[in-house]
Amino acid sequence: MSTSDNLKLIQQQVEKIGIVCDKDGFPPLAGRLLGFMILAEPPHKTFDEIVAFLNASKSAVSNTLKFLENQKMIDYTTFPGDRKRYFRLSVENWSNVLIDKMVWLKAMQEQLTIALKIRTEENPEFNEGLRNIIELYEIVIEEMPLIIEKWKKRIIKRKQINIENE
Amino acid sequence: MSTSDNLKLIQQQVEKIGIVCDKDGFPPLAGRLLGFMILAEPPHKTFDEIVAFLNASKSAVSNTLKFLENQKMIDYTTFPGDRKRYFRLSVENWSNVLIDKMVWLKAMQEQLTIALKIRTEENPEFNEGLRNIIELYEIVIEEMPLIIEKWKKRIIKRKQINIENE
DNA sequence: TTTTTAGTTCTGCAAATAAAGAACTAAAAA
DNA sequence: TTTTTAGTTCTTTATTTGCAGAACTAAAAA
Repeated sequence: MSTSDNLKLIQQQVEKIGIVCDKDGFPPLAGRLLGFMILAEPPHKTFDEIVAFLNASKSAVSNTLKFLENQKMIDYTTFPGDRKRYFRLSVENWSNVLIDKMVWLKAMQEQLTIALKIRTEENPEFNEGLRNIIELYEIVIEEMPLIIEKWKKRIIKRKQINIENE
Repeated sequence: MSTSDNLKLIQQQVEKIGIVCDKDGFPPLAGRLLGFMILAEPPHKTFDEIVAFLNASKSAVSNTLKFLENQKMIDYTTFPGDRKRYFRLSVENWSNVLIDKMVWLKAMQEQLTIALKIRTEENPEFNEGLRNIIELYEIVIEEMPLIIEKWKKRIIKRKQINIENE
């Protein structure tokens, strides 16, 4: 496969990732920028490289980078004697993305709990249903950290196997 | 507590739920309409009642109802000899809301998997990190139905206890 | 048959969002 | 000290979204 064929493939995949992100309500450039970072080879890219690939303005890229940093999806490193930032996918801390969603879920759960307290006792079946919804949120909030722990343990295990096989 | 005090409390709580929903990217009216359905007493409300409470136009309410139906957050029942729709929170099927989010997660996981295949072998550590992210998504997609099952069992158990105590 | 009801869809406007390009800033290089 | 670099912030413009009100539709009631 030629280099230009591969570039086309990368561009297509960036667009596809962009579309999936759009469906989750990401701002338009954010999904494509995220896609670029997922496909980036090598994984860290400078501001200018991102601007060039996306064919977007510096301001749009600057704002979108900030957005993705807030989402904890990307971060950057710097090197001594080099003023450039090297952005990359927060590949080592991706679980933070999920944890942030749990923060929202917790906020929602709290407001639902207050709502339930405000309700009268006149519709006990509905109240019971609402209580169940709150409990579903609670279970998810409780279980997600366990799932993440499970995942982290698997990673460590696999890492050790990789080291042994070297 | 007087009826008007309670109305004020309800209105305040509807706004709070609206704000939490806004933060998740809901359209402006959607969060408040959802909030109203959460606090609605009795739980089913007609189109006109919703319009009156929200102080919004019929068109805005119509579109927002459709949006929340798509999200599987509300539904409606009708009664013979009554043309009105009685909307209410989909209190019995709330887990569908989470299941729909898993559909998105699955789509994302698939695109990440394709992305990983496109990548070269030149950055094995990053590839490993990306593989781990994909696995995290897989675990969540796998575990969420189990969490929902666990929750449903708890509900059934509690229901039986309630029946016994009657 | 005409009128009322219960919404939906269309039209136009207002507000919010997104992007480009210019102006700016702070650090490093010349 | 001036210039370049690496971005950020501000300004303007274009696009999108959200909403109100009017026009419309389909069923039921009169």
